[in-house]
Amino acid sequence: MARWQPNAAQRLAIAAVELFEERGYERTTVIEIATRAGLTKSTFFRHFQDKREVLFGGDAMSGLLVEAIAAAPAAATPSEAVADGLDAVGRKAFTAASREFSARRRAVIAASPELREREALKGLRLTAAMTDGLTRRGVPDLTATVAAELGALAFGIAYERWSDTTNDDDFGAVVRRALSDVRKASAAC
Amino acid sequence: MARWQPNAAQRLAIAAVELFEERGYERTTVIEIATRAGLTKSTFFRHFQDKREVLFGGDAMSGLLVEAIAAAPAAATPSEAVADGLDAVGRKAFTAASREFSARRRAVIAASPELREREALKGLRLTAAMTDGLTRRGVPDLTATVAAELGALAFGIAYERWSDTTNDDDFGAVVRRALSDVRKASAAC
DNA sequence: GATTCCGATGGGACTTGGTCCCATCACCGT
DNA sequence: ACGGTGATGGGACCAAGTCCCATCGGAATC
Repeated sequence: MARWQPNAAQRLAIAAVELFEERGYERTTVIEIATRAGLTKSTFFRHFQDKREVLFGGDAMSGLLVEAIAAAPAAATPSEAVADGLDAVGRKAFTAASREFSARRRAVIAASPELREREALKGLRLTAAMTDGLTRRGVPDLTATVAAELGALAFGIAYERWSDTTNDDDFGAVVRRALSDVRKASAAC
Repeated sequence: MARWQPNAAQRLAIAAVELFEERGYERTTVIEIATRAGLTKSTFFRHFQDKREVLFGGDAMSGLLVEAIAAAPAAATPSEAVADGLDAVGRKAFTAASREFSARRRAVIAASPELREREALKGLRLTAAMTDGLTRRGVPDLTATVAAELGALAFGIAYERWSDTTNDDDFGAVVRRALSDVRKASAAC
């Protein structure tokens, strides 16, 4: 059969997005996803912890984010370090080639409460990673937490803007603009 | 049997916390929770949408929060309106009598990834409600979003501080202090 | 070229969360 | 005594997720 074809995880993710678009998340079965990818339920759960996780690439971003923030120039403010970190993540994960898939993925997530819940958890992980990176720079705890929270907000805004447009801005440029907008708004509270 | 005893939902919640403390969330079955409360699985799911929800009181807070923020004095800044809203929520939901249960609940949630995920979703709901309330005051979208995000952060900090201490500060006082701390930290980003 | 080893896959049994439908019970008013 | 109403019990059923073992393909080895 289709055994031993490469990129099983990616094939499963694509099949999942297609099926979620067609029938919705809840009306789609793991077995159906696996079948469309030429695989079985067993193999699905070998690649993903659960049904939701097929749309979330694990937590590979967290480590990169921590390192990039910790490694930002010593003179950088917390916000600048966060921007550097998100930029680094963008270079690794949000390339021009993945833009269209990102938009479809976002629409599918928005349509399912269960997937939004998982996305909220990923947001917490992202915030925790940024807080961690900032703390390693010697930033006081509460300041780090707030900077990370604003960074996560900017990231969400940037991801939305970036995946929904077709101009040539790369993710780094978009996220820096979003972070700047967020900081201006925070001064107006 | 135990049919027709009052407060079925509360009995289920108490039984759930006890069992989660004893065996952990994952090693506890819905049937076990229902049995300890003198009820059955059917009744459990009649009171709660799913197993996680037994520790989260629905979304009663959201409506109250929106109204309280929208109804804050016209001269209030976004942050002040958020403080008023959270204060109102505290008066309704976080009384001295519920403090000890809140601390136990918090510990149980912290120990379970699945419960933390649900808590993250509740945080989103909280943020959305605050954003909604602020928007009704005519606050610009992005400013409202940022103020709500900082408010949610302050709420989390306040809930932690409030449920872990035994002094006589009510939730309103704690949350106003937390919000003030958060705003100071945001100026240092 | 046959053998051996290994990682990825298939498949089925099993538990639990969650849904659905209907029977049953207690209380309340008439 | 009677029937109505709302909450409960109970069982069938489906899908998510776990577990274990058989199986297959490819690559290294002889």
